Amino acid sequence: MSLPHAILTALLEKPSSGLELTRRFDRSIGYFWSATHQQIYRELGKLEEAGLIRALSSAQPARGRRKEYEVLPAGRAELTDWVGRSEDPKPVRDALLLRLRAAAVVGTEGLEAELDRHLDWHRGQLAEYEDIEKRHFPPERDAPGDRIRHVVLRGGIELERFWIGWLTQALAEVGEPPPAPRPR
Amino acid sequence: MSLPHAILTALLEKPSSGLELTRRFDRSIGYFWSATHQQIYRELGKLEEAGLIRALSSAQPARGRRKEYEVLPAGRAELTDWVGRSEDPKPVRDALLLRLRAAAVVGTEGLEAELDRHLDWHRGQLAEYEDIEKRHFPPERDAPGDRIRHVVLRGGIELERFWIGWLTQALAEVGEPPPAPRPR
DNA sequence: ACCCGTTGTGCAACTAGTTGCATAGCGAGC
DNA sequence: GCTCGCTATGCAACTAGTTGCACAACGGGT
Repeated sequence: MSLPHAILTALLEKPSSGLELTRRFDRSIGYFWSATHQQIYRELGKLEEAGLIRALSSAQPARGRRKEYEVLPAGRAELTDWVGRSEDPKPVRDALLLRLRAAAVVGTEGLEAELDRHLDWHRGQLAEYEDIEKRHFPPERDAPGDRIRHVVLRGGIELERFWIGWLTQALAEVGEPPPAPRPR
Repeated sequence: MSLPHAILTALLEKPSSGLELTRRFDRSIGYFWSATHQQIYRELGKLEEAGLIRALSSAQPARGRRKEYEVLPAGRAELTDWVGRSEDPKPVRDALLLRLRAAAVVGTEGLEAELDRHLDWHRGQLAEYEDIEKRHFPPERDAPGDRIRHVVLRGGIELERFWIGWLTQALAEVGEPPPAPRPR
């Protein structure tokens, strides 16, 4: 149940249309909570119906017509409330760790390429985050809200570093031939 | 599409009934790919129908009767194939990072407790993994398949360490009062 | 003989996310 | 003034995962 809150957050930062939101999800918010345009349009409809946001200006709502939304006080209240709510951590589901576990049973054939691919991807992602950090958070300049945003970004950065480190270890095990059998 | 492969892996390690699988998912495999008993029973049905696994022995299949499954050659082949297949990394969805981002906009009220709770949980998980490591992977004793399994476990361990480190940082930002306004 | 808790399997209905496609409006090029 | 491509919104059908509950078998205990 986080998508509506992701959208409220994005809309508070800047009122937007569905497509704009989609694009912003592809960059910033989507790094931590991705969503397709479909999900976003549907959720915008629900949020509007629930009275948490409203469409701005443009009189005739028509199909191909751009619609901007802004957050209503009720929406802000809901988001504020949600921030303090407690929610159990969702169970982990990581396909790559699972795959490696399967490889422990049926052999690692073909796995190296996949690990390489992921390593590349995470390196790319890390570079992107570090770039954002350089541009948005130069040293010693964080305003109150920015300090929090900076922590979030550091989370992303450290997560990518974790993956890079782990994938490197995993590749060492997978790439390497099995150890010579010990004399018995 | 990883659940069937998780089940195949588990069944290759040891033929089991649905409930047994459920319990094993709660311990080992489920650390990386969790599943409820519902999902498991449904998937077992599909896998059997697809001819990848089969029920052992017990003649009359009846409702409240225990059914053990084992993997057929086709199932092993499918799993072997899957290990080498490439799959795009699934988009990240992390509620906690999102929540902190929302807090940057509407304030961090009530968030500290939640971060504490998560910190506790991750510390517990880390302790559990470290315990497993001690019991299952004593130094210098890894058989071929075990080396891979050990890498997977180390992934879990390092991931928990990442969260613990990050949550500690986040708590420092959230707990601390906002910095005194600089003189202007 | 019967009840009762535990073990084990399963259906049904729901929520969230994905994929593929339809369709309206809008401006530029010819 | 018509067509084409881009922007923008949206429906419908599907897949995966969750939740709540039903019900059969089995092994005591009384």
